[in-house]
Amino acid sequence: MKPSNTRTSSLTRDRGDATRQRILTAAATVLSTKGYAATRLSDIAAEAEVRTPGVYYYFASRDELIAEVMRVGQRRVREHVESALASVPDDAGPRERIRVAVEAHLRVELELSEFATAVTRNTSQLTEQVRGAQQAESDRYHRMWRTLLETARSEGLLLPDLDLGIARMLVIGALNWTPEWWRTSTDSIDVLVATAQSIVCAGLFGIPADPGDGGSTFDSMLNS
Amino acid sequence: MKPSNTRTSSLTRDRGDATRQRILTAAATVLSTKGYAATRLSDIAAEAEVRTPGVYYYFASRDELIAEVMRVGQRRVREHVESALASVPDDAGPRERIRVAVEAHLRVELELSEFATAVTRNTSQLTEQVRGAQQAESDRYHRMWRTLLETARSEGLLLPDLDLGIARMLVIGALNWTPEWWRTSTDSIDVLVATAQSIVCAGLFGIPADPGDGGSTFDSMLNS
DNA sequence: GTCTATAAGTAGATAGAC
DNA sequence: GTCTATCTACTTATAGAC
Repeated sequence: MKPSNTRTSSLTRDRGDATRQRILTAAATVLSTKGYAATRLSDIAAEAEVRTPGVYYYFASRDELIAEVMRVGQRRVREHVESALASVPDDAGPRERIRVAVEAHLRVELELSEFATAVTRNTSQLTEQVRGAQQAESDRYHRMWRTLLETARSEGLLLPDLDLGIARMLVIGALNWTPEWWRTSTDSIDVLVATAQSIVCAGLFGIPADPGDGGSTFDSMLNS
Repeated sequence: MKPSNTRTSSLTRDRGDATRQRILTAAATVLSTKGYAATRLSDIAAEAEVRTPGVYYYFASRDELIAEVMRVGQRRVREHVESALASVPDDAGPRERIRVAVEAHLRVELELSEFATAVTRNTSQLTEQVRGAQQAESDRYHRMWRTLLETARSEGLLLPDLDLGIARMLVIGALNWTPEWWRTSTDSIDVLVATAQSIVCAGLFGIPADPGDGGSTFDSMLNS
């Protein structure tokens, strides 16, 4: 029962130190605020209160560090949305589930995780190699959304002419773009969540909100 | 009537040469494909078939060159969308105008202009100074969309609980995210345009498409 | 106007002390 | 484990020939 290949095996990775975590979080912070192009290893080190070479004790290279931020960030988004969906009552329909997914995505992106923001804002700037590390997680997240939409379609709820793949990317795109303009300090995220839910539901289902759904004020919206 | 301050005045800028244009276009190409972080001046020069120092005859610095790409790109987006809107019949409603704006934005972004893509994909990565150059144009574009939405609201067409500012950013965000995933060579952009129009119109108005509008096949979408 | 040659500066990465 | 000191490579930018 030796813990042979579980830990302390690979060169300079997977030591569960607090310092390692601090560096990783610092990297997420710098990436999410300054962007990949302007992110210096020295910035990360300063943010983590370590000298620059200290990073190399935990990560083999700058790209390795950033790749791990991407993996963690993408995983957190998925886990948070999945977790939110898991707590939806079984009898809730696809519409409610999509509403929950929209909210969860926005909150993890803008409130909960600098890792998530780091992923969204920088994925397109990465080298092929670094992006590859994140691909598996990203695929998994998109599969989850695909299932959400396919379920809605199979129940005949979706607007009939929607291409599901394109619809999925447009919706996720609208959510992913929010870090580019949303300033958490200024405005209440609740209004953003409600507006996004309303537009997405109306856009996909033709009906803005679930009847009897909390917080909405739709009585007559067909009087246009 | 001397043309004193019109041209040939500033140091190394505004010479209407073909080479200058080639460098500018090359910069847009490299920026839109590789991203700001990976864009080297040498890449731009190679793409423009000039040696690296040749760039400095036309642009004072790397940032000056990139700033001009951003200005041009942002202007092209606005001009293309404005031009498309200008050819909409006067009796068309806000719904049709927004459909046209969605299509124009997508086409200039994905089909017509590498400058547009360069702007969308890299704005967030720029330094404060470079971004500033593009700000005026960007503001103008957003004012145009704001007017579109306000007109729709004043005519009572929009879904009642929408925050117009947030709605505008979500819609533009969905469009701006398309360069991150759309591969022009693979798929037909017509399907993307139709899907985006459908979702945006349904999302904002509660009704997927204008009655009697070209290309759509909506007969009954309230049978959910 | 565009080139060759090169300077100047910066950032990633390593060596080795403690 | 984390530091100081340093190396190397790369990129922007300039000088000056043609």
